[in-house]
Amino acid sequence: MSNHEEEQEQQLYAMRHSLAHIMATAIQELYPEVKFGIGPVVEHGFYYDVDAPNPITVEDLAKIEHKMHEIVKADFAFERASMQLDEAVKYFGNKGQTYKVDLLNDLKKHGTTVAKDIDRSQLGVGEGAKVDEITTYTDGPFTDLCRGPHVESTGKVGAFKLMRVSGAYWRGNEKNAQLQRIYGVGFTTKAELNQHLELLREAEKRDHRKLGKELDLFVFSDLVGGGLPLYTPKGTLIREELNRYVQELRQTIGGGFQAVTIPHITKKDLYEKSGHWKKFSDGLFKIETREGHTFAMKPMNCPHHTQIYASQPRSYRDLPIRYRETTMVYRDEQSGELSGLTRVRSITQDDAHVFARANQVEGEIDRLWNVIEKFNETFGIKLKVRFSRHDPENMEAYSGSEENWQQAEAQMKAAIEKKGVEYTDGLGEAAFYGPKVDFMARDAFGREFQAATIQLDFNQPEGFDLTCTNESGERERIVMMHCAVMGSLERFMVQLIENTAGAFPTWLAPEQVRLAPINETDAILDYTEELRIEFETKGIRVGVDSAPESVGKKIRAAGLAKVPYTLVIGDKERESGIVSPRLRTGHGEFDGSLSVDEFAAAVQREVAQRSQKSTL
RNA sequence: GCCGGCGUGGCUCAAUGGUAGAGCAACAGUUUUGUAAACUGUAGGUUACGGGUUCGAUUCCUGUCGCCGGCUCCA
Repeated sequence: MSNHEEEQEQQLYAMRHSLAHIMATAIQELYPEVKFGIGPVVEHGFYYDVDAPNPITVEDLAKIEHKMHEIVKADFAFERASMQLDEAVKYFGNKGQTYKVDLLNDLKKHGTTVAKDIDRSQLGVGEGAKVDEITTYTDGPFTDLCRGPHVESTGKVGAFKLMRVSGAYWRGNEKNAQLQRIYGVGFTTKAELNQHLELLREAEKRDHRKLGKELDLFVFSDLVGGGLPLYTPKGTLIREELNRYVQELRQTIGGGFQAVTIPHITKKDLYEKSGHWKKFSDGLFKIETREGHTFAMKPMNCPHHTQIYASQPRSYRDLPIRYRETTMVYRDEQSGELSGLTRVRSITQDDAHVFARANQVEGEIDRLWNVIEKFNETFGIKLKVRFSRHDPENMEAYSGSEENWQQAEAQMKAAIEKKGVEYTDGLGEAAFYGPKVDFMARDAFGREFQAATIQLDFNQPEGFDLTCTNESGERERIVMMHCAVMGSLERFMVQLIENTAGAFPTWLAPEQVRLAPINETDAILDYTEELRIEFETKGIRVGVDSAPESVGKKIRAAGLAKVPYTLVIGDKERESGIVSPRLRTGHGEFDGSLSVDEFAAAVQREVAQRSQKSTL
């Protein structure tokens, strides 16, 4: 980033931060009883958490926005001041701002080390600063605890819009009071703001929930239940193609995996031993048997797979042993967390577990990583890498000793750095049994979620006593790696649908070629059927639109269904044996004719290459 | 689960304290079509579900379910 860009970035930050204050000012003017939480800058804008005696509604947003414009017009200067900590407690206490007092008391007690980054900026203290003094900023009638920076005055904040109001727990803890979080976006110019709003409208069109329904890929049923998607024939076809590709890559560049199959329920004993029962009991679907035993739907596959490994003595010569299984796991997610295919209760994992000796870990991670890389590259999908490690200050959340964690993370970090990619630090994002390399994706609206993952696990081998016999004839503890390339079929479908806007590459298109007979005469319909059979015989997924409609309408229908190729079939085609494929918008440039055989061969080639665009 | 919002034919949407209406889709008929929407007609709704207020509820109140935006959680 150039100096100039950096400056602009800082300026935008100051504008958004100032907007949060202006919004708070407006709210204070309109509803003097409101108590304020924190109001930081976020991607594209800002928010402020407020505790209002009467809930802020969508209608209030318009009023608040109006008031904000008045404040902008008044052009109050942002004035910085310092205050002793005790003085500040008294000052905000007198104003009834109990959340601010809460923050200040916390600061007094713990100093800066405990305050999270986001809190620190709200507290008006710098990193590593002394904590006996804080700063405040005042704009017109409103004074807030704040570190800054701000723009000079309220007139200099650019274009903004309040977006929505939602709930948020005070300090992110669900045991605390729930405040209302009011979100706004802010940009330097009106044009940039409009552009952002336009992007949001575009994102809506790519929303996988909408396209999934339009393209008839999956459905939900109130009778079946929330978070339990049902895949139609088309959706299922895509899932199977995707999985086939992943398994192909596991075979060719992943080192070779053996397929295994496990039941979907188990006695609770398995999870007591694995540690999952203790950690995730609330998230398990439990089953009482008629004989009074407790079973559970499997929420993950690793414990089952360990039992296949453990079923016989293993030699170091046989390691690594690699199992794969694409199968559903079931998690009792809280209803409010469900969201389309991004968060479901029946999750299809393209799961795999590698049982290996400690010195094989880096090589295995590298191979698994290659599979993930190659797979996503095929779709032009770029994922951000996150090194998800444990939080030493919260050891009760994890199994195993600090020492083992250090060791596992050192190994994983070495593997990541060998890859030479940029990665973010996921402190506290580890699984309870080990560190992970998570590959993060974003949905059409920019919301981030975990897709692919490689996990290093030294705890379950401990719990299940997994060993191999080494060169010296001793039993040696092994380690496990977990790896899902798509993460889950559901989450990959989200990426696939939203990245392509439903215009799937030919190898994944449920219908690859559509035949549009020009009329319903026997001669044309017979020839169309002849072609259909020919394509089908060649393994091409072909559909026929023989409705008594105009060609124009059939073309339109095929376009809306995002079929890669449409062939209009009339006398010309019947007599000459050539076709003039019409390519789906954006699929390619071809605009000519070729023989049926040549066309079929081209489609087959395109599928075999898993090409993103037409090879015509 | 929590806070806020929403729930009208398959889809997109309209209307109202007085027994719901359009377009697309579906179906039927006419047309026999040359690269993004031919014409006419028919059918389709216990207005998510249950309870209450009312002479009367789809509309107001309430409970349940579901969905949406966040929060919390995410093996």
